[in-house]
Amino acid sequence: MSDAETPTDDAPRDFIRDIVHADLEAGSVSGIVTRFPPEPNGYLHIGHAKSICLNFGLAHDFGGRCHLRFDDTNPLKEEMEYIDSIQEDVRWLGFDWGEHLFHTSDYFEQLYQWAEVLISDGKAYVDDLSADEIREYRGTLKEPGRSSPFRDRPAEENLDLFRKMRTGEFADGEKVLRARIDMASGNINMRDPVLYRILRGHHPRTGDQWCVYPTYDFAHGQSDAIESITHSVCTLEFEGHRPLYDWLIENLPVPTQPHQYEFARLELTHTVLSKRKLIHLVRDGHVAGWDDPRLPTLSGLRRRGVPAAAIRDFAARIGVSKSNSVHEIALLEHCVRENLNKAAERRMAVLDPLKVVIENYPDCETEILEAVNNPEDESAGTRNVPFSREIWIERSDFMEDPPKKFFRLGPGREVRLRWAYFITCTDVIKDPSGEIVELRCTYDPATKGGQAPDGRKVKGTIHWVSAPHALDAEVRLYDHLFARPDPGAEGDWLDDLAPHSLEIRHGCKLEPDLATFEPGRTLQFERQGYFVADPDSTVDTPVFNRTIGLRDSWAKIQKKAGGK
RNA sequence: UGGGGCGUAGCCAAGUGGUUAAGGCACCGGUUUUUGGUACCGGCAUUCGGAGGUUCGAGUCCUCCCGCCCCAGCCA
Repeated sequence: MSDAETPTDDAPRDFIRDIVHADLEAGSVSGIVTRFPPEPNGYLHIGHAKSICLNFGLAHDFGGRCHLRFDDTNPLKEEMEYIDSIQEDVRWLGFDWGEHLFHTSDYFEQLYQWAEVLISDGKAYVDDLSADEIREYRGTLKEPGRSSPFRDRPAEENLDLFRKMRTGEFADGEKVLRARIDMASGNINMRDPVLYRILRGHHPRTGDQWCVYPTYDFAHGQSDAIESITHSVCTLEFEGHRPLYDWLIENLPVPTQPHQYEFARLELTHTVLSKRKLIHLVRDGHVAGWDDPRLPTLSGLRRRGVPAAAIRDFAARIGVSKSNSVHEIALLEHCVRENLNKAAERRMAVLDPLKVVIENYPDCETEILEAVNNPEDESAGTRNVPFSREIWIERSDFMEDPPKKFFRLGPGREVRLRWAYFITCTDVIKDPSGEIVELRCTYDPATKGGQAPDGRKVKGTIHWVSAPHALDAEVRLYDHLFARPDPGAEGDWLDDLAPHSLEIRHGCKLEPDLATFEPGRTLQFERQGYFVADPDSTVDTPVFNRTIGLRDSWAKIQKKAGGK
């Protein structure tokens, strides 16, 4: 057994890996080959990421390979745009298919030939029944189906008809090719499933070369066999198709014998993962596009600032099983915070500015203070932060009549300005309407850097930005797309869209060096959360997206106090 | 009431008949802290959907029952 096959303590363990391990040990396969087979009819989302991590992870863990295969058997739904975005997303997630990029459409000729084999063997026939009639004849869940009057057509006639289907002698939907299996099967998928249909759509890769297209059932397993896939891993809803998958592999002269295994697809709270619903959100303008940072699409998560490594970690933690389960989005958020805590440099940003004038600080003077970039990573170094007489602080960091548990600024109270000085509030200035417009404070020159030589302690540390040096920015505060964990559980799912999933703040005050942050770079705004520079940024106004807020135990305390 | 699956804590999830039912998230306490962040420590299932049975011994085996999910596209 090679190292790659030896499970280690931190290697993920699940029933699929157990099967692979057993297969390798028993010698039923000599190496493993998996595949990720998306249909290019939409953008990839975090549910696909689970499958990608599983398939590529399996290949990696057991020293095999994983193919990227576009399952492009339906020209009516598939587009080049999706083929491109899918490759970009898989790469971004951190996986590499090397030379192994395939398309089911690469196999159309072979698949067609195998269909003829089935016909010659009397195991498939051309049916003239309409779609509606086929449905009627199929029976129901509790009643067996009935045979089509065309079921016993001689092989020669079927072959002739099928060839004519290919050469375009029939209209769309006029005829189909069906497997001849068992119309009385308890498994409806075995009641003579359709193998080929006539479709005159322009295929993104084969153009107008074909007018007959294989169905998923006829294409998938055979494509697996062509590519020597050993473990064809798919989601639970295909479980009932496995007997058909096996039947086709057994009845066709395919080069290898792949096997299908099924696992539960990912479900997440506070969002939707169905392609239909995601398309609806995009097309109806509920979000700004496929890469809207509120969407669970990989492009949306990327723009939101979620690191690929956090998604991989999430996939590893949720495991792989066969029970339908809904994961709390809090676990994903935990993975994001854990990753970013180590990786993101810190900066100060004031999102809801309140002016503070430090009365005993010399006018027109600017000091350069040193701030640590990341206390979790010494190699991130330090930076210079300008300090002056007028600064901005967060409005929520001041209370005129604070409760005793409030550690921030209040009249007569002293706090530490992060990396700067202790200041004490001496006066509160209000406008005629009574709104606080400015604070007057004094600072203690001896506390430079944030330490008092006399050893006196201060309960709170707040962030700030020097007013004359501040950079004005737009900050987009994102929250869960859906207010309830299970959108649509009661009533229309669209009614559960959270009313404030995006709050845009203008005139936020940032440390000056943030002007040059390239889009996609993540950072932490101290005491607030993780943010990422958005591609909408311009030279004049940088734009930052909130990826996720920091844990906020003060908010929890307040909530508890208020809830009494 | 055809066929196929699944039921272990609030949410996931190990467990493959033999000491006190892993682990993570969430939650609740506490320690540390120049982020009310992080880190660290502690707490959190006398019981595995239910009832019987087999066994010296059952979450694991058997029987029955209950609940949930998937399948009646010429979608994948």
